[in-house]
Amino acid sequence: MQSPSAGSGRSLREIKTDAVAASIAATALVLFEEKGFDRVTVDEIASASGISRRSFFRYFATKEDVVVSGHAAFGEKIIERVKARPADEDVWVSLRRGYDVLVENVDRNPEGAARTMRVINGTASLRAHTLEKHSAWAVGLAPEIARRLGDADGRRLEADALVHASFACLDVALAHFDPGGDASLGTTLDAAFGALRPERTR
Amino acid sequence: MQSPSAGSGRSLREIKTDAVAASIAATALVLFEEKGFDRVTVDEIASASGISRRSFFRYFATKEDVVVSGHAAFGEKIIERVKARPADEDVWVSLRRGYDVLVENVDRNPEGAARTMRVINGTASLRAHTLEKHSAWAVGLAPEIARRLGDADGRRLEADALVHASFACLDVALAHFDPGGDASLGTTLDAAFGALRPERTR
DNA sequence: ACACGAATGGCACTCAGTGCCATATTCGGC
DNA sequence: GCCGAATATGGCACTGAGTGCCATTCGTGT
Repeated sequence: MQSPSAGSGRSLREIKTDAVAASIAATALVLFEEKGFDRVTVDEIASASGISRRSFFRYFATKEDVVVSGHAAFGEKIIERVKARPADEDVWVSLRRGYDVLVENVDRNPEGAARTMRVINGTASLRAHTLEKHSAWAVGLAPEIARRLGDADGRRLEADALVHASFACLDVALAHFDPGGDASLGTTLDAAFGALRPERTR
Repeated sequence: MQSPSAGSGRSLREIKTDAVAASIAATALVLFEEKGFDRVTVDEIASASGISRRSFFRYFATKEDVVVSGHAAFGEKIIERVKARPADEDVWVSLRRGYDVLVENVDRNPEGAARTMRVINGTASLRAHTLEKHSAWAVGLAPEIARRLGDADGRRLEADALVHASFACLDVALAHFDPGGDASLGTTLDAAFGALRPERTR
């Protein structure tokens, strides 16, 4: 078979694999919400998903990845968004706009996002994992911000501070955000960024 | 025996226990630097320390705690320092001064701090653990900052953003800090805080 | 029908962490 | 100095995450 239907870049196998992974993740998330992340064993998830324990670890490298792996791609997307902002824009604004990727995603599927956030916020190791991932994204994002600041040597630390602080705002906004309430995540994020607005970011 | 020598609050047993724990930690840290954190098993640490595996877990709840537990008390100390600052001081300055506890500790024992930082920065799970701990400290510190901002409801998110951002500055400063170099951690921290200085923090 | 590669399942293994119990060590009072 | 009680230690067996290896099965193209 070649090009199933006007070939999207992915083969049939990949599509099926992704679908299975999504199904496992959905099953697991329900269990995590019921019993708590670390009172659910991989064996339970596997049998509830109709696969073997060994196969589970072929879809997800770790139990944490079931919850977190869906967010892996966002790092790159945020960087792309920031790079696409006008070169003379205030970097604090550019950073804020980068996170619109996440805001859109949450707005698109509020219940799912809320469920995931509940599980993450209720589990120390998942919170830690998330923070570390954000920190890693920050490292990737910092060079772009340094470039916009002029890239003088003294600006590297400044760029790092701005980027990490912006992720701190994101984490605060995610913690304050009430998925059932009337305020969008975007509004909460605006408030966090506004609270911190640095004196000179150009 | 009562009051060994003008009794400090701790019994002989406690003193010995702390000494043993410190000895285990020192031994373990050397191994971690040689082979990398996750290529050292608890069995190795235990036998290198002359204790049983089971006893190791009586001194440290987890393998990570060998590296991290020494920092546990700093959260409270930072909060104390901030509370001791003048009530009308700019909160951004108060936060910066709170971290002097850590600066003093690093300055007091630069080689040990450097060794610990190398191990932490070289291990993802330890980085994650550290960030989560900082985040937990931030939660404890936020009410004090909110109080200083006036404690109006709208200020809670502002306080959270400021506190988390200040920890972001700390993490950035720790990452940039060169223990062998001429700049003190305090100077690096000043630079990070200066880079971010928010517009209005009173 | 057949062959080939990928997906799956089963098994045994390492390692972190825990509960339980038996033993040794230390501390208190006498 | 002696003894009972608390405490520290070690050994053992267990759970659960994660991995390597191998046999089997499934999907696909010829």
